[in-house]
Amino acid sequence: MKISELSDRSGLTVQTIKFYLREGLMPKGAATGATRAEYGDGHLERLRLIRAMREVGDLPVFAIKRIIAAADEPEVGLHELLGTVQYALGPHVDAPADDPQWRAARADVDALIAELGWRVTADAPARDLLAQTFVALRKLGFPVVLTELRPYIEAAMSLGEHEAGGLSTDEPRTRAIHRTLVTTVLYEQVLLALHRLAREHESARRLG
Amino acid sequence: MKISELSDRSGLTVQTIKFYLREGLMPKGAATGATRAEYGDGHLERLRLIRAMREVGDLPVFAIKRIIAAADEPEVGLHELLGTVQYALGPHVDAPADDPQWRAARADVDALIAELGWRVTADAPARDLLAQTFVALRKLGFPVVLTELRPYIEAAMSLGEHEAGGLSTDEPRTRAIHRTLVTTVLYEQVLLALHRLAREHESARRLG
DNA sequence: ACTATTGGATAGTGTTGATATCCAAGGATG
DNA sequence: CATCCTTGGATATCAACACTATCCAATAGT
Repeated sequence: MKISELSDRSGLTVQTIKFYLREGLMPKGAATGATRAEYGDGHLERLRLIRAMREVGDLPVFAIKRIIAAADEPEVGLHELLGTVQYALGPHVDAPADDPQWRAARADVDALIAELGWRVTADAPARDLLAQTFVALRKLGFPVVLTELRPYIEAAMSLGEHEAGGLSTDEPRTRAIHRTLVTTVLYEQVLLALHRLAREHESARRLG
Repeated sequence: MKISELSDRSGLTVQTIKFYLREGLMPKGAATGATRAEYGDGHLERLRLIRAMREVGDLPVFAIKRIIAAADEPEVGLHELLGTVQYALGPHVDAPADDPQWRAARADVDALIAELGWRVTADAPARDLLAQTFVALRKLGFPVVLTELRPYIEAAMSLGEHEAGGLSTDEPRTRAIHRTLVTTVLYEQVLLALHRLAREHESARRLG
């Protein structure tokens, strides 16, 4: 199909598609002349994926590029892909290595993960994300205690198990890759939304 | 204290504090002369809150301003405050009212909330957030089925109950307000981080 | 032949969240 | 009391990000 058709079907402007091509988020169309190129269904699918990650997942273009590069790599396994995606999700918090509060929080996070017996790489950004919240919570006078954390841990474990279960089927590789990306990026938003809705509901029930 | 001291103690530059003052995130210090003003502990506390919402919650300055304005209002109740915070959290997705896919997804969301018996205002942004993910999931060929949603709903309900329980104590109003903000903004990140960690763990356990 | 579209390149826009600079006035210090 | 430092206040500038606009020459379609 022509780029204008790709634009119509994807809901993105031609300019934006050109921009994504320039940024290397997609391969160029097959040139059929100096001023013509042919795009296929793969391009459309790719644009849908990019759009979902941008608009729903709110990922920066650069992160999407890295994710797509990993997903296109034929040798990469699903677990490795998940790592790449989570790393791209960030946040890449600039950890002040000299701040004692930060070091303490980070140590607490590492200890917690060890205690739970979780197999998580040492440089997983989620460790920093959690440590960052611990620091902020403490600075605001809300010390982080395990009993307060427990419900979150249990919810996380339960969801983690459920999501990992969805991967064990033997679907085609492309599909499995898409499922990994979708689960990681989109279902995170689903959880976010449902959590907020449930919170409003409970608040209304008790205070409204 | 002087603004330079406030800067030292908050970890923000004088420039940034001035910027926040300009933006109306904080009242000005009490002027003790044409070129001097005195800041109190309230200012420091306020800056810590702003910093947590900006750096951990990744909220835009404008959203923080609205949240703080609501929190400063003496008449506003905790449930009302929660609504304001959630509204400020967004995302303010520009819903294309004419898109049939969108309408269908939004109807599904409304039906789900009704079926669950949740008391959630009709204009809660989380409804749109959820609908948005439904649209994206469907476009990518991952239809949203209730069985897939169930674990997320249960996790959300369980956390919602837990969090609402923390509000029923009779602490001082300022503290309760802070607790509402902190729970909403910071524990959301805690859940996010733990979810990612659990996901990586389960993935490692089965595929690693 | 003529109009519209394309690929490719380059430049510009709008938003956000700071930073930088400047100035005059007012303390603080020796 | 002279000199330097800091402050408030205003204005300007910057950097990142994700587009968006414009231009051009070469076609493709009619």
